[in-house]
Amino acid sequence: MHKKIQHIQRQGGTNMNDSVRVRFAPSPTGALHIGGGHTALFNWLWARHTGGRFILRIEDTDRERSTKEYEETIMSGMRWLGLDWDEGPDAGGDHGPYRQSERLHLYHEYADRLVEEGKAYREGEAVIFRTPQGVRLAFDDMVYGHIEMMSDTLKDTVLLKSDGMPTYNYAVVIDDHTMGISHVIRGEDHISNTPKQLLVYDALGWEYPVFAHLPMILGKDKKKLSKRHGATSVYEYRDMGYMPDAVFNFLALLGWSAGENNEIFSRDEAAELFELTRVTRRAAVFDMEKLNFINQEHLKRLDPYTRLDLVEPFWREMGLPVDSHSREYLAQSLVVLAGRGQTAKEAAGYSDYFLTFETVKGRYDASDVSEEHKELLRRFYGELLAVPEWKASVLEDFTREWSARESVKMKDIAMPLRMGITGMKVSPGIFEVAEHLGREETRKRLAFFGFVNA
RNA sequence: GGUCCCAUCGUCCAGUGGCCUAGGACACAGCCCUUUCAAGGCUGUGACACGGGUUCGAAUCCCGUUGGGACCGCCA
Repeated sequence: MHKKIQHIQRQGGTNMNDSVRVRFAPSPTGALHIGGGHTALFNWLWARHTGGRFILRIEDTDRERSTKEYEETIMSGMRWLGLDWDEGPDAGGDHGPYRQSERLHLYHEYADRLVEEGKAYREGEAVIFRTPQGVRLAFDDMVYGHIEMMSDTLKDTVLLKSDGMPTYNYAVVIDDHTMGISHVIRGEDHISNTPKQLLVYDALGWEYPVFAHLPMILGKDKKKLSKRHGATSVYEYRDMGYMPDAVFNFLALLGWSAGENNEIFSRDEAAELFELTRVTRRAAVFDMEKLNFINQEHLKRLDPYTRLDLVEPFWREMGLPVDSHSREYLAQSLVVLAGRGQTAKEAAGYSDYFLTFETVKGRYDASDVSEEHKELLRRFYGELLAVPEWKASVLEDFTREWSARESVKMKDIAMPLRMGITGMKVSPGIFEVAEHLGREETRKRLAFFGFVNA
């Protein structure tokens, strides 16, 4: 049943084909969801891989729920993900208009024709398609292979609603055909709609486009992704500190693979390697842990200043004094932080002590250090703060020598240093942190806790 | 209920009849480094849903069972 037809496979090869035209056709009734982003992404990949065109079409025929604001939100969501389109409501193109509400004349024109030919009838204000019985409806899906069914279980379907608007299964056919769409790439939930659309293509005497359905994205409970599963709009991921490149990368991995040892890649790399015929058929579970990992990997690969651009908003959100430090200092803070933190937000939370001493005081009070221990610390830190060169390697060497000479455990003098300057029991190498903070700031912080003589 | 689709580690993928005592990644566990891990290095646990065929040989092909899912709107 899943055999892919040979000629389809050839069509799906790597040959550049500028006649490839694909579209993403969201209805502006909500923000861009993960599922929609996934579909848009695969269309984009196919267009970019083949050198074809990616078209954005707004399916705003639901007068009740469609809004211009949602249309804007969807477009900016796509821009955030880096999915640029070649034709669309804002971009123009010679197959417009790109909003269904502006293409009503087409739907009426063809509906009239179907009524005249007796293939549809009017009932009230609506136009209804007369479904022929005993017709074998078949198509070769580039992902799912050959699919067919008899028309007998299908009922007559509404083409034009009483309000004059077309229904989905009708408008999609008119638009895909008149816009010259070569490949219809959409979610698997549309497989059972396809035969109904085939009927319309047949009635109008039109060729079918190539169909390619994509596996669904499920929540952790293996149910269709919905609000119950937490964040579903792509914007929520941005606000949580995820990188668009990472969300893109993660989404591309749901139903496709670029090879066994190639899981972290850029948009361009994905576009180059993408193959529609290699898309998986099985529904995929959205795994936040994997997204976190992929995001962290992309974060690590960024140069410090770009990473700073991502982290900075979160520092501000936390109320930290970003503007009282230089860009160089802030970027270097992230270098010291190394790859720690899976999201920009997490990285921001891990590094607040570079920007202020206030948060440190808020979470540490040195009550875990005995007076006797403080005596020792005062003796040691006094010498440490006097090393000739304030450099991590020098500080570390000095500390090691001192601890060996005085028979003190490194832990006993390094941990209080960590707690005193970061307020955290986990941090990057503490001598690196001290170096970056600077001698005077380090002295100030240690003095606050009574670890050095003021 | 009808129609259609799906079925490899917990999760995402590789695998298209012999290179498979099934490979990679995430997660998990353990070990190492060590001043800490949230950074880095290493190792490990872990799956072909089940039953029949076809074949010298099946995770791969066929049939059935079971289990999931989608669609059956004047929503898209």
